[in-house]
Amino acid sequence: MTATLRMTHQREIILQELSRCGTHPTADDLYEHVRKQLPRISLATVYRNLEILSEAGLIKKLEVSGRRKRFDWDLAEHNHISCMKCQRVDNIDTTAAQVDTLSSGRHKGYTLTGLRIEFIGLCPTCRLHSEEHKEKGEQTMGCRKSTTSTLGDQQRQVLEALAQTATPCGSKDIAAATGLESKQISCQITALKKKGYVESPARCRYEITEQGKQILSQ
Amino acid sequence: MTATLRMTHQREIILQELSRCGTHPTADDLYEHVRKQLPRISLATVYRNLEILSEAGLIKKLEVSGRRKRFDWDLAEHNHISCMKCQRVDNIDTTAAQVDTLSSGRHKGYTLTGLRIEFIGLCPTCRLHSEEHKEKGEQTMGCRKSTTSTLGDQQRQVLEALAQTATPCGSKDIAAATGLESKQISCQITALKKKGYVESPARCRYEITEQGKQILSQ
DNA sequence: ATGTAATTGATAACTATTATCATGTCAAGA
DNA sequence: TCTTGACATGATAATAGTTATCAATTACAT
Ligand SMILES: [Mn+2]
Ligand SMILES: [Mn+2]
Ligand SMILES: [Zn+2]
Ligand SMILES: [Zn+2]
Repeated sequence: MTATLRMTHQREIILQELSRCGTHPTADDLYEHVRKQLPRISLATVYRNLEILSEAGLIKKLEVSGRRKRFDWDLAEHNHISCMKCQRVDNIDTTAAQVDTLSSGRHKGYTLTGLRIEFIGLCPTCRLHSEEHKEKGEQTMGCRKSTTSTLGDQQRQVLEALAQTATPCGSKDIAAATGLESKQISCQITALKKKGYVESPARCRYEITEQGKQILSQ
Repeated sequence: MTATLRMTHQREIILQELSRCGTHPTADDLYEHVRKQLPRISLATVYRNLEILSEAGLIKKLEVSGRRKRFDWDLAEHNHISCMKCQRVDNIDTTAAQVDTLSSGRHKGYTLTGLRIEFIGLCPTCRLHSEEHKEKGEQTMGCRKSTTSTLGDQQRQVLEALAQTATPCGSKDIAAATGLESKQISCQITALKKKGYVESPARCRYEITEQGKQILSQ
């Protein structure tokens, strides 16, 4: 534990660059900028100081999702939005009222010390750039799916197909009925069996259970 | 890109263990459980399958803050709370209404595709365990500080001390006035100078600026 | 101006994750 | 049931991001 923090030239430049850039750079981003002024600085020094400075409360360390740490010059309390494509991070305003609505719930006996709200999206730049990549129908991102159910999209499709036919059918039939490219079907069925929504009366034959019909009708 | 997913024994056990454990394990956690049933399984297989299964929509990959990926058997849309001490992750319920309040704001031109709400706290177990560690006054965690201001806590203290005295003072005086253990003070002062709230009329002497007084009175 | 504890740069080490590849296995059709 | 080739596995190397180590240097209170 160090007793006194010294304001070294390196620290000064790091702070300067962080305040200048206006973004939420990673240690590496910052290193690239800082070394223009201090060509002999070590990446370790940048990491070390970002850590120390954030512990001292001079800057803030963001624990946004993703593998890399990011840092913020702005000490005010705020939340962030990040681009799922280019990873850039921007500030968002969340009103006290919004935060209060959230904080008022039950929280499994936890003592709350913080709340992180993080929007995911496509930044304007990336949106334009990706007009050509429209084939990727679905992007599994974050915790949110467009449909609401405890079944996955494909699971629901498979189950619906099974509900249609009276007689137990094979995975090829299901592929035809669902239009799912024969891919993953056996996998989905295994999951559905595990959940008790599907049974296999004979090898490679499947049918929906009562429980399965029930979940479909929700 | 693979055409058919096969339900291998390894996959089956991985799914089984994930559904059983009821937590939000990391690949490594899961590996430890799975290898009790499949002692020869490779960690790479666990990683590989968690990735594949989540892409197939059989399980969900959580991109909660922190460096390690976690996985969730529950496909329903929900958010999480995690313990700042032991890192365990639990589910929380957030109502549609709460989520809507958040989503209705401006978002810097981003196209929204997801929203992550993450509470941070101390789980009941860790709370009990840490009755003895009360010296660490402050835990810089997440994005939230208890005080609201664009100044850090210590910065405000230093600035307040400077506002008190008419004559420029040295860092030792400030240490005495604030009770801050002489630590970090020069660092805080440098930051305050950079922000324009403090000036140095002479070497090692500091005084508050007009701008500094202004920010204090907010 | 001086002594010394804090800091630096270079680099090794570490953690989490992904890629590679030779070998093994599953499942659909004959 | 047997065959066959795409798919999956285990072992291990490689990678990305970050942290630790340590001898040499430097800031700063006095
Ligand atoms: Mn920010
Ligand atoms: Mn969950
Ligand atoms: Zn973008
Ligand atoms: Zn805990």
